[in-house]
Amino acid sequence: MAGKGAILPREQLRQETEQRILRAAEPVFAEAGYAGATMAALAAAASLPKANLHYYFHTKEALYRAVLDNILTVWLSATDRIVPDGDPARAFSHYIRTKMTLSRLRPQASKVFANEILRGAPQLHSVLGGALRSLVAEKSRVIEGWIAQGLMDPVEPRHLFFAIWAMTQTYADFDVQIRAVLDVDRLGDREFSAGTALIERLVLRGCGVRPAG
Amino acid sequence: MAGKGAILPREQLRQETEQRILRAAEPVFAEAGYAGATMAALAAAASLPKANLHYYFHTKEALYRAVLDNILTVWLSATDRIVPDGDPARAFSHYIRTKMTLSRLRPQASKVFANEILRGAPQLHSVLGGALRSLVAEKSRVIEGWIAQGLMDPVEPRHLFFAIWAMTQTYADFDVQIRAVLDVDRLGDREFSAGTALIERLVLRGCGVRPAG
DNA sequence: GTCTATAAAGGGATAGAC
DNA sequence: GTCTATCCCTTTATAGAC
Repeated sequence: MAGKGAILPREQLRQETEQRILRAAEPVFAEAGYAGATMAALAAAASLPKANLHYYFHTKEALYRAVLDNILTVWLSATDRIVPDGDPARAFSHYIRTKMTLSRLRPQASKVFANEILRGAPQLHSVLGGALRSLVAEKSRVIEGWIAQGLMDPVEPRHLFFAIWAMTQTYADFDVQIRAVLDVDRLGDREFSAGTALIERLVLRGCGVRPAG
Repeated sequence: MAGKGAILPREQLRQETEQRILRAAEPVFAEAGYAGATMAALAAAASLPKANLHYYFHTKEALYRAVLDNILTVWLSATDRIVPDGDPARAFSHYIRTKMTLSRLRPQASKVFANEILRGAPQLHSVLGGALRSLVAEKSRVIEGWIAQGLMDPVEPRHLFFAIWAMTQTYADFDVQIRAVLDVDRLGDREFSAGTALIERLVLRGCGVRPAG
């Protein structure tokens, strides 16, 4: 395509086009699911002929995998502040806010992930039983440390993660339902503030989290 | 089909076959989503030739609608105990347990529902903005009454519903993820007890629910 | 009501010119 | 690297015998 501005090395052009396809594919997979997303729709979203998608990603499954991998990196890094010497109240608060921000800024990414898990995680099975399980195990030990120090009530850390994931991601995955019940066209500041406040309250008071001494 | 036992009136036979198809269709739609579920797979699940499905439900969409309607009835009736003169602690406790039991006994139903909402609720849009919104509005007034009576802390009732729905349904919708993290083959008594206990704790302590005087 | 065979449309993937 | 035309398989839906 002429008039693109600076002349790019082939490799860089390839990566740019790949990224453009991946960004365009996310909402398509999010709204239609894997089976419902057609190569024609994916191509239209990226403003390319179908054949070009097959040139960059040999199969539909390969393209889908690439979209998922793109999302996973962001998803797994959200627990950063849950560390042994941290303050539990601040750590949970930060984690909940980070997850809510992700739901707000990248709802399509959350939906793609939700679709994958709903189908039984055919592509992510090994990640769930590998990297994710390890990450949760590590963070659970941190929480158990806080419990042992009397900084919070005794709770099952892993089920606490399930609860936090569910409560925060529902604002992305089930946004249609939330909008319908609240009778608003889109979820804005007001809705996300109210949701975040409630989730923080449930977690902090529910677990009896006390500020670190 | 001969040897079916008692001779049934035509109408009754029709309803029996319809019910058999609906029951068989639920897990297929749950595991594959709407687009991924093929009439061939749905027919095989009901042990019928494809053509018979079209005889009972003219189109795939009509069959899907029937499956959804079947589920909705059960789903909407779960808030029964949230009534003005009830005890908040018992009411929330009962609601959470009912929802967890649904997740345990009818995980496929929950997944079909989740898939529908994820796609933007093309079939259920009017239900969400109609019956569901009304139900939640009514139950929210009950909760606001409890707050006014000082039976619990002030919280946004509708966001509380979103949180409870999310936390309980995740044990059905995202079971693969939960099983992977917990490293178990299936979710049994142990897992559902731990999950229920945590959710009850988060809601009851999180909202400062006090037993009615 | 049940079933086999088939029509009609849509979907993933490729060939081959540019 | 890009694009048009096309192959071939799958899918929904129907026709018509039993």
